[in-house]
Amino acid sequence: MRAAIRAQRSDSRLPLILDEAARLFREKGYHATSARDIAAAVGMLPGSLYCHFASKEELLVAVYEEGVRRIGEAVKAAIGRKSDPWRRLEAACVAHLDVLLNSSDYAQVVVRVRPSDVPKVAGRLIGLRDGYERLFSDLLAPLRLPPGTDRRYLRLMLLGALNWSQNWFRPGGDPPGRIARQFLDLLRRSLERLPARPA
Amino acid sequence: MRAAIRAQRSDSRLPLILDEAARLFREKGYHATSARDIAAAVGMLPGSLYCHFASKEELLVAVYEEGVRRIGEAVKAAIGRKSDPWRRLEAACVAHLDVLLNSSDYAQVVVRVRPSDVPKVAGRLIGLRDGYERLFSDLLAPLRLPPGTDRRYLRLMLLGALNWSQNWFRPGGDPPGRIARQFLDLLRRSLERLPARPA
Amino acid sequence: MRAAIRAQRSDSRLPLILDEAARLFREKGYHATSARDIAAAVGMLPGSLYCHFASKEELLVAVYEEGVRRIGEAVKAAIGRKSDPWRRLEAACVAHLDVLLNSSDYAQVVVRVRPSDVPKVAGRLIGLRDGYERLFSDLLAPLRLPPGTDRRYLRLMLLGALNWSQNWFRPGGDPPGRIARQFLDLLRRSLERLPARPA
Amino acid sequence: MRAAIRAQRSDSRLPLILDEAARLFREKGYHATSARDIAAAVGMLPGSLYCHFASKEELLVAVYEEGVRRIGEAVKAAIGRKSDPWRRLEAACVAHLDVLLNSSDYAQVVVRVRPSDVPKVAGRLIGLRDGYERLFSDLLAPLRLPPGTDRRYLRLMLLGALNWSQNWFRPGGDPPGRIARQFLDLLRRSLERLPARPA
DNA sequence: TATGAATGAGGGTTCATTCAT
DNA sequence: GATGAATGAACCCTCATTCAT
Repeated sequence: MRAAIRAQRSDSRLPLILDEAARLFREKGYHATSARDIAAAVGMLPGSLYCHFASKEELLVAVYEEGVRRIGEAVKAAIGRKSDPWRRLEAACVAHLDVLLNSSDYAQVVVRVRPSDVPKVAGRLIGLRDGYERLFSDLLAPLRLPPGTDRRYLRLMLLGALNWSQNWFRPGGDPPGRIARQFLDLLRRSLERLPARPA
Repeated sequence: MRAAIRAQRSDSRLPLILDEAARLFREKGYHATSARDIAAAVGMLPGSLYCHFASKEELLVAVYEEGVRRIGEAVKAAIGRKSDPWRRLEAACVAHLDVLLNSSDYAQVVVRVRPSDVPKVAGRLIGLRDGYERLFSDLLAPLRLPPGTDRRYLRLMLLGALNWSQNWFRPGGDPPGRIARQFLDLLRRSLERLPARPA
Repeated sequence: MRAAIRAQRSDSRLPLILDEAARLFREKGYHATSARDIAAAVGMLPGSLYCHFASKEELLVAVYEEGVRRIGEAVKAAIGRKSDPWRRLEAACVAHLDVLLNSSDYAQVVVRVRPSDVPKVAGRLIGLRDGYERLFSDLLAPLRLPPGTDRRYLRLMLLGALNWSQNWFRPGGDPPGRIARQFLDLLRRSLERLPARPA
Repeated sequence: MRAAIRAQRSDSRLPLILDEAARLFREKGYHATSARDIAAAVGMLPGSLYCHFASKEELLVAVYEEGVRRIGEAVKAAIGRKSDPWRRLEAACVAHLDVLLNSSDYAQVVVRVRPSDVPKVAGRLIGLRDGYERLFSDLLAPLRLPPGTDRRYLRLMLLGALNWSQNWFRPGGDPPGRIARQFLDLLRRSLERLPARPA
């Protein structure tokens, strides 16, 4: 009994705050989400948020960090022990898009909230994003590509197209995994000289 | 639009309002730009804005409209009388990206401001974007592509990568035209079976 | 009729805001007076104050300025065309203390609110005070004093004693004029070698 | 007070709390110092302060008490076994000003914080001040003064000038002892009929 | 004693907008 | 068209304080 009570107490509500903040930031954006909204969603008073975060911006940073972490984990898990470079990249893209469109509010915040919209912490947000993108650089490195192919643009194109899909994706259409594969195929066919997959 | 035309004839300050609003929305985003900011930039009082616009949202819509118009015009002008489908597409991508990264605050607003951040007019903003994207559908239609190629994903990938470049582009690196061509080439080589261009 | 309406409009409520701010700052001090208090006293909403003042600190500065101005005017008016240096000083002390204890909320704020309690504008407040005190320097200059008398300490002692009286003065006891004369006499007798006045 | 004594015996952090509170109240004033500030300075959490004090006001009262005690002790120590009334008064003024400007945060709080800024305990603060000032009354009583001299105004003038010096004193100029003597001399010369001291 | 999380009220300030002039 | 003052709501955040642990 006492343990249960203590659990209620000591089981901090910080994760809950993060969850709700992530959800709201994803739904409405950073500026359109007020500290009151978040507090209300958690069931506390607005001022109580500041037991856990020094400012709304810091709360965003925390969500961002968690978002980047989750995308990274999802991608790493998807790659698993695969060894073929193209297979690894495909698995990464599928996982990236799945987590981005489907399964994680945190991840969506990373793509939805522009660092430059929150100047005070823009630098940190960009740093977090960059950290993640290095993972993709690593995935592209072992690909055998036609001479003259710029891997940097390949990465920017792929990630750009994937991330931008947040702007047009609607559940009910093609699932994220299929979208990711379609994008990758458009590049791969040319770069690998494969015939088009059957739709 | 009609108002803007009339304004240019008279000495109205409406175009100035639009210019400054576009600049500020691009720099700081919609929510981080206040009506005060815009009014101050124009040199009027906040209330005076409402002689020209019914609301801040309507002002955004007007900027958006002008942005879409400008991108469209730039692209159409770039296509000119070219007839080769790939050349037309390349010219379009170059013009699109140039206007997006370089030359027009209006155009940048179209990509920077998410419709879903401004729910009251989100539908209209999306409509405006879609209108423009149809132009790209038209450009893709005449391309001869390998069988099984989904033109829709081709468009989404290309425009997504181009638009997302706003997130990482920094003046001083490759110019927009080169970026656009790089992206297009990554797709074209596969789809056209061309050898890689020399970097 | 129209004039009356316009009067109500254009007769700005700014002086009223200053009056109420002065009253409240004097009664409760700067920090214990909220912007809401002032707005309520004036009969407007808290935000409306910011049509007239950029911040609560600026409002304090404005009150301070007016306070210094009023003390100065009262003192100058009291000096009038008197020519005897001691008479001039006495008139100044009496006027200073009268305005300070009796007749002006503005003046009381100048003595009540410590510049160092409001760091952002402390320098300006101190500057305003200093400006006024120069007037006393001018009054002391023409006094014939025993050799070796430091006029600066004379000024500091006199003004210090006068200003501090705000801490113990209670209406109903000796009136400010009498207090001022008592203080001055304590100094004057020594410096002028006059016999003590009869109480 | 009793708490403070007990604290010194044990290893309580109460004296530390008082020290830091005194320092902060002196530096920033009562209202501009938050319970958080004090707790942070001591290295505890805000809530922990309430193990030692029932409220912020009570903490102020405790600091005030200690301040009055310290001024009193300093003055009494300075008087020592002197017997000449003017010498005793001079020693008292010097000690009073030294402790007030130089050596004790506690003492400075007594002069810096206006009782009327803290209505709930204003009466007690005033009582504490008054208690101390009685000590000065006692010092003035044995002075031989010209007939008609009002000792009450003499005390108010002297203490007023001394206390107000907190408003203009800056370390680096004349030391407190010299200031005190200057003030006293301005009165004494007249009342004792002495020639001016050489500066 | 001290903690850490929470409270509830209120802080100063900004917001988009209105409207008589 | 533009002004200037005002609105009413909402903003983020801080306050002193509480209390189970």
